[in-house]
Amino acid sequence: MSTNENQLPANFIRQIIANDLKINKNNGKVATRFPPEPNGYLHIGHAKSICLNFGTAIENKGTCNLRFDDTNPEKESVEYMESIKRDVQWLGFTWDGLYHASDYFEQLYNYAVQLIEQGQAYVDSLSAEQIRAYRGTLTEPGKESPDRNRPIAENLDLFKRMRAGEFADGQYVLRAKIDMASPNINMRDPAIYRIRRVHHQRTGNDWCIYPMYDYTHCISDAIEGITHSLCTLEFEDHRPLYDWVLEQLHTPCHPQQIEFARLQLEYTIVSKRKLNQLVTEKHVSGWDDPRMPTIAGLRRAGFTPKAIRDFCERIGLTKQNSWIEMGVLEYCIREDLNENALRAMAVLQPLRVVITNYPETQVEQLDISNHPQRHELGKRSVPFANVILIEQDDFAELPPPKYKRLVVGGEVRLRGSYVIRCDDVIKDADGNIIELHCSYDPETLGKNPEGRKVKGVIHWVAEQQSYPAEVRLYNRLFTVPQPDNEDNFLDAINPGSLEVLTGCRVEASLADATVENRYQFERTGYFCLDAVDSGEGKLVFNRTVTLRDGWVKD
RNA sequence: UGGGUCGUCGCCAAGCGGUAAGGCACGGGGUUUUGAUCUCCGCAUACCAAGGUUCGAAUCCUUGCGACCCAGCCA
Repeated sequence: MSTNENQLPANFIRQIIANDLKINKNNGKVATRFPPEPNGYLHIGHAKSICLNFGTAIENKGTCNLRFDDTNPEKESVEYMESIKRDVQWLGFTWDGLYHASDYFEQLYNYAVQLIEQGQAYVDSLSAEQIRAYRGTLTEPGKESPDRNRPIAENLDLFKRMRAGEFADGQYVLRAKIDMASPNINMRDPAIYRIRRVHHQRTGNDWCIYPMYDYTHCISDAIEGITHSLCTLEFEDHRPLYDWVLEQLHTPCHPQQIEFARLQLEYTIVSKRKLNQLVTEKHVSGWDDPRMPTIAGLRRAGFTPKAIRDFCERIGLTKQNSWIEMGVLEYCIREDLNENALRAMAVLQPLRVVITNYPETQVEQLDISNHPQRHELGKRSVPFANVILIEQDDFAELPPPKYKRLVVGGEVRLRGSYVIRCDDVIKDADGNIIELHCSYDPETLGKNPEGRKVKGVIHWVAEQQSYPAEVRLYNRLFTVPQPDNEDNFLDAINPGSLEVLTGCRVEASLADATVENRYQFERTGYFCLDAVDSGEGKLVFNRTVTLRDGWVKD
């Protein structure tokens, strides 16, 4: 990874850090953290945060922790934690420390006791509904709870008994005592502990009270010695609370919270709740469905970590809410795959072609380059015989203007092979084309014919020497750029987001395809072997992205 | 006058008082045994608007306008 700072694009966080370094703030240390809640799979929006946090650490020779914000056990699970670790590593990052907010439950509790002792937190018996009513509105100040001035000793006793499990869920809550009239609603005595008898995936039944985000996050950051706590814009209003907690507690360090705009990608969604709904209601096959914007989905679709990292750098980092066009992501994956994917031929919708002047029993092995520019990637052997398969689209009886492919009486180059001419179209009783009769020019292997130009080049496979495969063509999951803005985002699901092609034939070399390799099926797109449904003798390929199509059809 | 944040090309985004970088997209030319790649060229007299300060303003000031976030015992 490049660490040449002069080459990296400027952004406001890089500027803040550069300035901090200049004045030797934090003794020149940079420590970040990526703090997901393990309540779902990571998605492309998390990738932005991951690249930011780990990237910032790498650029500044600092550290970056992975910390699970596991303070709400109701929605969290070990499966999610495992998937998050897997995805972060797959993206190419290594955490310095692996922590959980739950590691700090005891310290958090002690800090809460300190807050109570300082008269800055109290146990409230108001119900959730009452607290809401007392909170006031955006334009009206709130009212103080009758319990707000409960004596410290009583608060201490009650809080201890909350922990001990003497009260029912929801009976009491611990609140920070700040300002019920604050124009910032987050400062109107926010709840910092609630009673919840839920089994926690790590602490089991040790606790029946759980600390809340605003109280937990800042302290966790401080405990880990985080210098720059990077989070998304919706937490801007929480920063005063973040700072308030650390100031009251006199923590040894006070991290700086900096907010940036979250990623919004057109034609998809990154709301965890909605992603979850797509999975639960089976609109997709799972969290790793290749149409999902999850890291797992992108991986299964054939995206590379490098392309995703590149994408995250290209989209920039600001405080402006913005929508990134899908074209940017597609550009990034094409750039990587064009450079690195092995070329191969696969016929997705076959049309039989009999080469009438080619010996019926002959099979020729043609050596074809694995990459048109990078010859060091070697060649593979592709069998050629008298019956081949071409793409149905590559033949037209009534060609559109500027058509460069096969027409009756016309010639076309078979990629890496001979030039053929179409002599006859064979149809069935209903008039459907069932095969073509062509003749080949033996003088055109590896060289152009004399006296005429053959414009078109099409891909092909030998019928007998090819392998059957299933090919899954994925398209955008939604029909509108901002499905989140629809009344019901499910109505915007693209019914054609998955096309399964079962009669495909792939060239012989693809029988050895691996999940790790990426392939360009020439002229059709980039593909990878499906990691889940491929098996012994069964080839299933996923289309990662199409090739750019510069053919301007009239 | 509830608080907070943000307005620079179709989409991102540099710019930090000295006269509008870059990328994606798009349009056009060239090369090409992938209508791919590669390559060359084009693409904001203008920075939400209106005033003001200044020799000079996207950058500073004022006033508007627009967008987003906040009233979980979620994160």
